Amino acid sequence: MSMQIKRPKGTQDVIPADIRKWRTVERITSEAAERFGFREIRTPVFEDTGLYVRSVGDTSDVVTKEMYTVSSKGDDTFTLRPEGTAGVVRAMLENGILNEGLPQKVYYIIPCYRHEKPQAGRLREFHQFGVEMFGSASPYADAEIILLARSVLESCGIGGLELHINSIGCPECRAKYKEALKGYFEGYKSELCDTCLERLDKNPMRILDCKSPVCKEIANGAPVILDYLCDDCREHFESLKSILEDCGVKFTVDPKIVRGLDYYTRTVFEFITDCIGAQGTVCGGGRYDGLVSELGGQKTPALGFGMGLERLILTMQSSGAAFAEQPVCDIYLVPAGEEAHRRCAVLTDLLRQRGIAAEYDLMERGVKAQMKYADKIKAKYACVIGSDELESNIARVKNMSTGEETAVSLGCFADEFMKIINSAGD
RNA sequence: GUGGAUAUAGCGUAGUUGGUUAACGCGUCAGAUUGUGGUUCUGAAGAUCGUCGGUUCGAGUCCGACUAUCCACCCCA
Repeated sequence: MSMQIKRPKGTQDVIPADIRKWRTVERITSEAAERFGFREIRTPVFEDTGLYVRSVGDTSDVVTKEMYTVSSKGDDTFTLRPEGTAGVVRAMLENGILNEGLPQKVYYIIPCYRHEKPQAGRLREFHQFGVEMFGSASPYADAEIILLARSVLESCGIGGLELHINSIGCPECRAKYKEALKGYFEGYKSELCDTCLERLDKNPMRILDCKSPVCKEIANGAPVILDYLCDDCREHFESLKSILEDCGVKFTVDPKIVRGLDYYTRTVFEFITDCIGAQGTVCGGGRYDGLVSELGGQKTPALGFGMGLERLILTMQSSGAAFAEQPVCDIYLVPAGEEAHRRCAVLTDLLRQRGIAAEYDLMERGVKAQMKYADKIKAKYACVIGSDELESNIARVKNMSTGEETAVSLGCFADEFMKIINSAGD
């Protein structure tokens, strides 16, 4: 016997027993998005590596150490998508969709791949529900996607998540802020942790959300981005906050949230839960006004969010959310004997052609065992067909929950069975 | 990449200070008078105790290495 091959680290099988959870979140997210006027878009699982380097940022962790990159024939290298935004922006440009009138609003449900060490709520293959909106610079657009995220979370029965928002400004005010920040942290060079020392040059903003107690303490006294925003950025942020308040959205302004994807500008936000472990960000997103032009399009304001479906499901489970039941078998045919078996094959097929979920024995089991099986799969009705029934051309359909039996002619089985279902009210 | 924990049948667990055929629950399968489920009862199948090596007369039980999984750091969804 050879060694069993196991699934790759950080991946999950969605087995039949779990599929309803996925169907539920897929339905809730797509319905909410469509209610908000977003249309679905599907893009390739792999893209030219350069797309991610240019969009996510060549110093970001995602690009520098988490991408699955393969070389194809020739010099091309492709990368399994680590996030959804870049591919969507590329597709919007490549298909000229931004010329069809603005705003353009799209959503997607996709697998993403990052080579990280797995832990609770963090996988190498994970799934995101994401939305992107193009063309609006208005704070109403920021509010709309936050409201969409909230709507999804509420529909999932987990409306109480904490919403943290921040503005990281435009490139102009962020540059000034970074200088101020650098100046501040230079004074604490001897105390910062090693990783933060590295960050000091490349991306000082990342020091703000360092978890090391010392860095945290130092960061508490650091200059705050909100004090460095230019007039436009500040006004944008103030407007967003008042729109959210008008809509009854509770939020916390958290100057420490800094997103790890380089393309963000102005508004950034996260929905956070504390009941699924350390990886509590269920939804994260923001504005990326510079990305479309960075990828070769006309300067177009844009924004969006990603929502981790595995984390969403974990959160729903921890809050005891109910998932819709799986479809059941309408009728299970129980053949007794070879000839009956052949007849059941035909009858089952006829029933199915009428849209009825019908099954019959495939295991060559006895009548009793078949009845047990019918019960196990929660068949609504069962019907034994043997030599007596074949001879009289009449079988008795049994309601499995009431035990009530109804005579049905084998000649027009599907018709008569449908009458039984209809009169039962379901 | 760095730490910590865990590793016994399909799943969940027990296994005492190392001592004969590794236990229990759930699940699966089969029976409880010949063609009718859910409850109950009986029985059966199913584990080279993660892998390799070491200590020992003897190891699921002790030691080491490896592997895998989980959790945390990092990062993010």
